[in-house]
Amino acid sequence: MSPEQQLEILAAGAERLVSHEELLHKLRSGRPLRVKLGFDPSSPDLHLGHLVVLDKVRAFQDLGHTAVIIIGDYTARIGDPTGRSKTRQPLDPDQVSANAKTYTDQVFKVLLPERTEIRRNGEWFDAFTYADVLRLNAEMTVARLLERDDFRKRYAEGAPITLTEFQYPLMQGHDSVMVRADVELGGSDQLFNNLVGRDLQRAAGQEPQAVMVLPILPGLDGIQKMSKSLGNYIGITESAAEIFAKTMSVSDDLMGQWLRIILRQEPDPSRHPMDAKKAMARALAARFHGEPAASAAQDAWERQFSRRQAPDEMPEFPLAQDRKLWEILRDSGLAPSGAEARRLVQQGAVTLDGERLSDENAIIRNPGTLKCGKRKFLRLT
RNA sequence: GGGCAGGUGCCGGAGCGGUCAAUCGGAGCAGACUGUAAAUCUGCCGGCUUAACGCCUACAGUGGUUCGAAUCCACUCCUGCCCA
Repeated sequence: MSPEQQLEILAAGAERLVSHEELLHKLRSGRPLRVKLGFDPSSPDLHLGHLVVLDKVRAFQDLGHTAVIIIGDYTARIGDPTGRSKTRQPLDPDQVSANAKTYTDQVFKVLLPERTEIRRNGEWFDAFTYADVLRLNAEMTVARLLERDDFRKRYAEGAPITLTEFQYPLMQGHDSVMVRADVELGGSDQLFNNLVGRDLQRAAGQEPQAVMVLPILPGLDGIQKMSKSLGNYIGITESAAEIFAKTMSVSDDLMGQWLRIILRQEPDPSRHPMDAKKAMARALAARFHGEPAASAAQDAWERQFSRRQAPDEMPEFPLAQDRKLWEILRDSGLAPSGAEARRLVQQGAVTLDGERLSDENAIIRNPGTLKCGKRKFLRLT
């Protein structure tokens, strides 16, 4: 395939590419390009948000190029003291390697193993000295770092920014130098960091990498980006039923964005939104579980929500003597605490075989199907 | 190093000696409506239990004043701004 044709395929769906000319130039060399993608092993499970960029890496692979996956294990061990993400704790080496393993297992659901190189940035940062850090820092200025949108905003708001955070762009950029990346991919929030890689490569006498950023996929809430820590995600290892059901609960507006970003389709305004959503949910479920499983997931969903029937499969809970309703809810996990269980009953969320239960202290003696809220079921045995 | 302003529940942000588990907004949960959509309305929204306005834990930390503190005092830690 001609370099021009390759470029057309590769640039499709990209939010930004720096630059078309440079990438074309690299493609014309005829050699397999080294396509870098970094990831943070503090949360290994992949979700639909990762898919956007992974699909693009795969597109490169399909054209014969090599994926270079960087696992930021060094970074993860240090932790991130960012004021606004205090949740990011340093991980111990065992956790990091366990996460990395999970990640690579999942990544090969999308990528071709024979054209993938997996690297840890600890390979080079473990041996870094303070002098090396200083040399790296000399390549960057504070003014440049403050160009980055979130730094600029936080600085203006008087929010804390640690010097450690300022190191991340440099570290990522150094990764590019070490693996001699030809292209770096990422979400659009990575644009700045990836561009730093170009500067560092240039300083190291390498040809700067091309940078391609892809749209960020909004999460289930439709507002924030899909991320595991926000809990607004659909994991690629989730069951077909879960993928289908979660997709169906997404707003119409968000559906349009997902269609464009993940499936690269334009929403069809003539179609009923629910049908369009079912088609999308089915496509996503089929992607990881195959068409038969996706079809079954749709049937189950329609039975449960359109016809409001109980699902075939649900957790079971053995009845013991003198079990009060609220205790069953708490102990089975349908409610996180006793207080919450009582609240749910008082608000009319709980039914047994279709009959609403209003007394949270009722003793339950007979088996049946307990339903709590819209989607939680329990078979009492 | 000096001066000033701050640190409150998932987030934002009130409270400034009792009636504060803490106003309000957002998020979340539940109910109604529905296409498990959106919008809207209603309720809930720390935990435990003999459910009782009972108990425990909570307003950065530690001590103190007080019958009583998120609220006052001291010290410590953390953040921002200004000066050096």
